[in-house]
Amino acid sequence: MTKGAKQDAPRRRGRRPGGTDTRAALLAAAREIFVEQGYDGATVRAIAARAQVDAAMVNHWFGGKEGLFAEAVLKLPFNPQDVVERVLVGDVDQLGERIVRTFVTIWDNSAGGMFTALVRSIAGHEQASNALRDFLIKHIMARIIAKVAPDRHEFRATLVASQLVGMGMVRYVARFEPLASADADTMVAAVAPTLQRYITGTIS
Amino acid sequence: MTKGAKQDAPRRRGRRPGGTDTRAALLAAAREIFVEQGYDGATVRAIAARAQVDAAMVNHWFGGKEGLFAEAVLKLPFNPQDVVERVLVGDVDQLGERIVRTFVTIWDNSAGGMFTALVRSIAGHEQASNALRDFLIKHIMARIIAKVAPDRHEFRATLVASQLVGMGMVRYVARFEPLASADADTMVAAVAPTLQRYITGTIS
DNA sequence: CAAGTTATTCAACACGGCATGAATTCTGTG
DNA sequence: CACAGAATTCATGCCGTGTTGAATAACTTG
Repeated sequence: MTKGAKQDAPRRRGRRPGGTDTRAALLAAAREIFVEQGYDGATVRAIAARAQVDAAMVNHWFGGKEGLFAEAVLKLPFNPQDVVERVLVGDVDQLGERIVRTFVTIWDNSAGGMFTALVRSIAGHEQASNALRDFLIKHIMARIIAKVAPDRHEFRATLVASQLVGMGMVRYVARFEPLASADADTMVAAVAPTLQRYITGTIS
Repeated sequence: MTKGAKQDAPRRRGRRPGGTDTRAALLAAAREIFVEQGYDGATVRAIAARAQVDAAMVNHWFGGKEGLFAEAVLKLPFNPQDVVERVLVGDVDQLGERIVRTFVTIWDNSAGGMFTALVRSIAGHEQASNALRDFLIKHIMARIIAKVAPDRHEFRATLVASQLVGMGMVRYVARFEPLASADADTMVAAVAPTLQRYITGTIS
């Protein structure tokens, strides 16, 4: 007890032996902590600690906190074009369904953190808000809606975005139950008709 | 140029003459800055500066930054019970319509800032997320839905909350156009049917 | 008008943030 | 195997944060 095990031995100085990938470790740790704390709340020290590495490595590998955020959060973990194409395949009447399922699936797995990190960083990081808009509106919704919606494309796109963002907020950021734990099928059944109407239905 | 006009003269020390309401000035400034920056981003010094007052007054009047936040942002600017009663008057088939109009109206006027401040503070302030949930779900939606929804009250409540939160995010926080500038009637026409379905419609 | 209370400012503190540069250890190439 | 370069840690610098206590000025009460 008094001296503790050798678990947190003061790390040796200088280059580490073996092919340790510090850069990747930092990226992983950064994603976790930016998700939990947002840009302002996350400290370089905390990220480095979780990666079991000195804080100075953030500067060495990414040029600073800013660069780490850009690389870990702002960079998309998948190609938007793929999502668009994948969603567009099939009957237009079931577009809402495919969109909900796609987003719930993607966000439930890897990319949900990116959404949370962006929202939690909106206050302190200028680009966060822009990144969210570019991602949802520009890269995804605009392309889908331009092909199938009858009119008022921009308004329809922001309507769809509003329901998607709301779903993300409630499900991943604020975690209101029981929606936060509802399975994909339940979410699709509930939300798909909304999106379908926003895209192809009458909105006035 | 060199010495500047007497505009930012070093304020005199000691109590100010006249019935100046420093407390109110701080509250007003705090609302502005918490809305713009969130809890973490807002600094006591910046708030005091906007109120044209020394930073120490925050401690004097509110016991600290925390107390100021509680008083300026967490305290509701209206009585939830009133909103519930006002919304419930009328045909159940137009509930969605009244809800959208009520929220857009309230938020477009005074309380939109509170929503933005809460969202921007979710990362750094524990209570922010709870406040949002208590406000939307507990105080508002639960009471409405318990009286008119056929089943699955909690799930329906969170669904409604998701669309309202999404609308707030897109309209007030992230400001996606053209939704951000759409007038109340347009929003009602677009969003009311969604809420109506979440409340009384079939969601599975 | 004297004394006490309240409001206000100023200066300073203690803390924690990010970034930097020197010192140290490993890897790779000839 | 020597040596250049890259990776890593440590110590430190500098800045901005919220909070505190003393000093000063105005108001309030007798």
